[in-house]
Formats: sequence, structure tokens, C-alpha cells
Amino acid sequence: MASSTAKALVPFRFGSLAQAASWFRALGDETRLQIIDRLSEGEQCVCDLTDLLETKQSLLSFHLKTLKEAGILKDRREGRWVYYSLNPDALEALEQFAGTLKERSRNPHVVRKCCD
Amino acid sequence: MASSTAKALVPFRFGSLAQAASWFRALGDETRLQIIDRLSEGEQCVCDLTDLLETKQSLLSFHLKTLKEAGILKDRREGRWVYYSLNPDALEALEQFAGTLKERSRNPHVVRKCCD
DNA sequence: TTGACATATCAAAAACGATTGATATATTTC
DNA sequence: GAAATATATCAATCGTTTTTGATATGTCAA
Repeated sequence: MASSTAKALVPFRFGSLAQAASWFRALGDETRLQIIDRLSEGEQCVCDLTDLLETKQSLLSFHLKTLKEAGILKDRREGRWVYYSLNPDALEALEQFAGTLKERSRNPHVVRKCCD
Repeated sequence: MASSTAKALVPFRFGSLAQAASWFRALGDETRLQIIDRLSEGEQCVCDLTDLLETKQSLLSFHLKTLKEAGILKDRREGRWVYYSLNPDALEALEQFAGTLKERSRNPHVVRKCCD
């Protein structure tokens, strides 16, 4: 809730700070970043990811679910296979977050004296 | 380590995917995002953050340490007070991460058939 | 309709992170 | 140098997330 400035850090359509915290938590795991790295090249089926990552099947499934629930991935079943891909909205949100932060920090600040 | 493409998701100077995972883990907490939100307006001393956030002193100190160890904040002591601020390098890294991801996803992909 | 394969779910164990309250350290002021 | 203030660290507890192995579900091919 409490946002200290005019332009919200988390773009409104993406929800609250609490929501933002939950996608960062989803991004905060190396295996999941490897998945994202891989998927940024395009949609892939789980079986290919299984080959790539040295991860047990059930664990990979768990990580995919975690990313999906955070809104970072989308999935689509095609026959026997399930394909995962990045959700462009999430990328947009991430970029806006980073951009807003950088922009704000660039602006000249009132130098705040302590405890005033 | 394993990056699947030409342009690394995490720019070399900022380290590995594991490093990136550690920033995101640090960002994955609402209180810490509030701190970041606040600091994006400029450097602040701990005492002001204490007032803003309804958080016990030792806990705030813990969160600040977590952010600092992830490389997201810098600190500076001035007499009795310690001032924290965002580390511009981290903002840069975050923006590049988001940008690379978005750019990669925009590029036309080879449509990969499953399990080939 | 059975068998094989791809993926998801589940429950238990292990690992990890957050929170608390108490105490330690550094700095200033008297 | 003693008291006051700002901040950090510590150990214990608690809660959440990750990992594992086992099992369930869904789909295809014979």
C-alpha cells in the first residue's frame, strides 16, 4: 500500500507491492532463472526442459507451477505435451519496475537531513 | 553458468544467474520493497525508515542487511547515523536483465518441435 | 483396452528465511 | 568517563519453500 511518491513503483495494473514481492520471490531461484533464460528463446515443452536442467521431473514441475502461479509463465497443452512460455505482461511489468526505479533515482533529490 | 544464448541474460559484469537469483530473493519481500520504494527518492538514515515502516528496529536492520548483501543497497555512516541508498549498479543490472529478456522474446523464434 | 509415456500432485523430510527479544558496539554529549 | 542514542548482531523460534519419492492423471498408440 504505502507508496511514497507520485508515480507508483509497481504499475497499477500489476497490483500491489505485495504482489510484486511475490513475483520477485518466484524469480529468486537459480533453476527458475534457467528456465526463464531458456524460454526467452521461445516456447518449449517440459520434456526439453527436463533434458536441459539436471532436475528431477517432479521438481521441475513444481518450479514451473511456481512460475506460472506468479504469472510469469503461461502453459498450453498439445496432446501429450505441455508447452511453457514467458508471459509478455510479466516482462513488461519487470521492465517498468526497473525503469521507474532508475528514473526516480536519477532525478535530483531533496537531500534529506536525518530525523527531521 | 549455463546460458543458452549469445547474449547473456545477466550481463557479465554483474555476475552469474546465481547472483541474479540472490537479488530477486532480496526483492521478494514486501517490507524490503517498501524500503526500496522509499530510498528511490534518495538516501535516508535508518531512523527515518524506522518511523516509516512499522517494523521493529532489529528486523529493519535485518532487512537492510539482506538488501545490502545482495548488492542492492549501499550504506554510509555519518556520526551516529547510518544512511542507506540504492546502488545504481543494481538498478542498471535489473534494467538490463528485463530489457534483454524482453528483447529476446520479441525476436522471431525458431519454432521448436517437442523433443527433437 | 492395455501399455507406455508425459506431466502433475501429494505427503513427508529437509533446508531456509523471517521474526522476536536480548545484548553488543559505535558515536556523541555532558 | 558515564549516560544516552543509533544501529547491528545473536540465538531461539516459527513459518514457508524446496526437495524427495511415490502415486495419480491425461493422452496416445497398438
